[in-house]
Amino acid sequence: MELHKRLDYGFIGYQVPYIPRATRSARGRGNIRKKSDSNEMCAFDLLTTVAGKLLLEGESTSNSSGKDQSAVVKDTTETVKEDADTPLKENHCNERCQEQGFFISQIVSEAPVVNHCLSKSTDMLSGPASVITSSNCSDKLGSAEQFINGERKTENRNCSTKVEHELSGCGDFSSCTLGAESKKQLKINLSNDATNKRAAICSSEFHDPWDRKRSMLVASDNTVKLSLSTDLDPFGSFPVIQNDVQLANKDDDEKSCGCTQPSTRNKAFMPAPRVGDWRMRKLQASKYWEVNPQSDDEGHVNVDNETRHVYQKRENVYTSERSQRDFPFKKRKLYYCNSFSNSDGGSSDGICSSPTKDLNRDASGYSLASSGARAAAGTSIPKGASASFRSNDSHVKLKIKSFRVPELFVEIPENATVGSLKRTVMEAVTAILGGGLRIGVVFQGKKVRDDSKTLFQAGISHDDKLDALGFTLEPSPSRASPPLGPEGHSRVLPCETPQPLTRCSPGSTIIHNGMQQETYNAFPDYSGTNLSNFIESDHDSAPSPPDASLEKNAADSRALVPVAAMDAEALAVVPMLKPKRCETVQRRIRRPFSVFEVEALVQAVEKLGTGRWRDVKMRAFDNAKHRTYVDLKDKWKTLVHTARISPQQRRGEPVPQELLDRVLIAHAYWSQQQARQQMKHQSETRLLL
DNA sequence: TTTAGGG
DNA sequence: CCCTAAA
Repeated sequence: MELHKRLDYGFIGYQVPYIPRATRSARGRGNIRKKSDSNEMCAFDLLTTVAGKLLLEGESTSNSSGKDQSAVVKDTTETVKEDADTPLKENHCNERCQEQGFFISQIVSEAPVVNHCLSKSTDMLSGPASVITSSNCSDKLGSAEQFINGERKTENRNCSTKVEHELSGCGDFSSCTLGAESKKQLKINLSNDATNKRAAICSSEFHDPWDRKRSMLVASDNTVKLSLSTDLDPFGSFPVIQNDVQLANKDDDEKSCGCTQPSTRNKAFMPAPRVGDWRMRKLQASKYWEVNPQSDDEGHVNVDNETRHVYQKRENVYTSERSQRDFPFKKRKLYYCNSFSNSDGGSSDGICSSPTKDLNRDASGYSLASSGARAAAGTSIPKGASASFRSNDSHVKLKIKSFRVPELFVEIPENATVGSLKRTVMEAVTAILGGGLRIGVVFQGKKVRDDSKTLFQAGISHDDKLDALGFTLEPSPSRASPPLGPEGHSRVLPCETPQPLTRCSPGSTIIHNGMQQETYNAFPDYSGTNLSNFIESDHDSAPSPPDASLEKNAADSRALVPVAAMDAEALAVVPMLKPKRCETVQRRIRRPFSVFEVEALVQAVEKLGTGRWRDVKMRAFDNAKHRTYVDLKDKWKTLVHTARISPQQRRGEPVPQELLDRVLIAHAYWSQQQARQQMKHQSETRLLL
């Protein structure tokens, strides 16, 4: 499989160009705004609204499918323009590729006040960057201005020009002030400095901190930056969804997944409460080849399939699951993946099965956010603040700065031409976008699927919570399940997939089943032992209400059927050594121990020692069904480790030093005891001999 | 099933 | 958290 080197591009996502469509009539300015009372507004309405805005984009994109998108690749030294024949008039935007990363982006601030954006040229635009500009923008500037509404013609022209200038010259980009009425701003970032890779996208005061500290060839951002700003309000009046993908130092896997912890600003914007796990993903990856997922909820799965298909049609170009270790940012990948497949860590699916219930399923570890979510979402009674807010203005003001787009992986021969690369990428993008899109709503890190739920019910009505609101672009269900014919399979198989074709269907909907069930039942009744109290705290973070689970379980059990079938099928094709049931494959949701739990654990271990995990479990976690003795043992292990490392190296919810000290003490003590026991035994046996 | 450890 | 060898 190494006939020739391949460049592995990871498209975790794209910045999808988007220009808010000004509402045709005098209704507004491309604002997502619902006239009706927000409290009455259903999530579905919201979706519709957003989707409507996106439609434009989707159309243009699909129209362009098959054609080569022109692109300007700014390599470190040169600018290449080629094949531009697809005027996407409405799409006037600019796409960039940063460090071999591709993201089509366009930031449009559609707020009334914006005139001071791009002036941070110095550190942003300091070097040649890899920029990909689609025809929509660079080559067809002339027509670009036609986008959307005639009214903007002029303004946009200006902007486009500017853009062009920028793209080619990579010069300073001061600002681009757009027309009076819509006051759009098209902001471009050419971030080039290898070390300072960030897309300087600042809409108004917002700097976009995309940290692109990744190696080349990595297109990392999968967020579509766009603003559907909605109102006359000055920017400051409503939360800015900043795409703080702060994947920097933290172990995404552990705690944050970028979105999970993207700066306090908007934890949930990129939802995906880290549920993903690369391992699981790995499994799934292989599954994708075999199973044709019908899951319409997990867009990326399908996308994967589809994309691969696309590539397989091309001689040398094809996509494949890149090997994990080849990628420096697997974590991120996971993370993004999450939003689609796992996204909610089991929280997404079925969350909303009960319309009236709190959809607040919290993938633990999201604790902070979750508490907020609890407050805002679902059944909980809104705080006074929010209430008053609503009374003043019952409309929900949203500013959508970006959409999440399913990630793509592309593998392409090293000697492939840039042009083919472009085409490849284009195809991939087109495959997704062209197929029609669906909008997903993510709130507080969780997918909101119940379309009938009102924003109020979902907790989306409070200003303060809006920063936790995100939208995702998902392949439409119809397109999502591409006809993966038999040939498709055969074509796919040889590619690799050394892993046993697995046991589960990619559809996380299904996969989540077992896990969720566990989750739901995790906290049956609390009789109120002292320790139970601790754990009860966890109950809070336990995602969803029991009754919701009932309904959901029923649905899931149905969903499981096909899985088994597919599973069998897969096995038939590639016999596995150890066929496993689907349920066993699902990795459990990660549920970080709370301090309370740690306390309980420490206390129990102090008493019982380190070799009696079952007892510890029964003693301290009897009511926490999701904590197995193995979990406790593992937690102890990590606690010991944590206690030994410097505080700076610790991650996650900080454990009080006092507890850590106790951990060390207890650990030392019991280790000693253990050693003594062994000595005893040894001496005894020796004596016997 | 539990433990103990590596992954 | 997962996976497993051992007990």
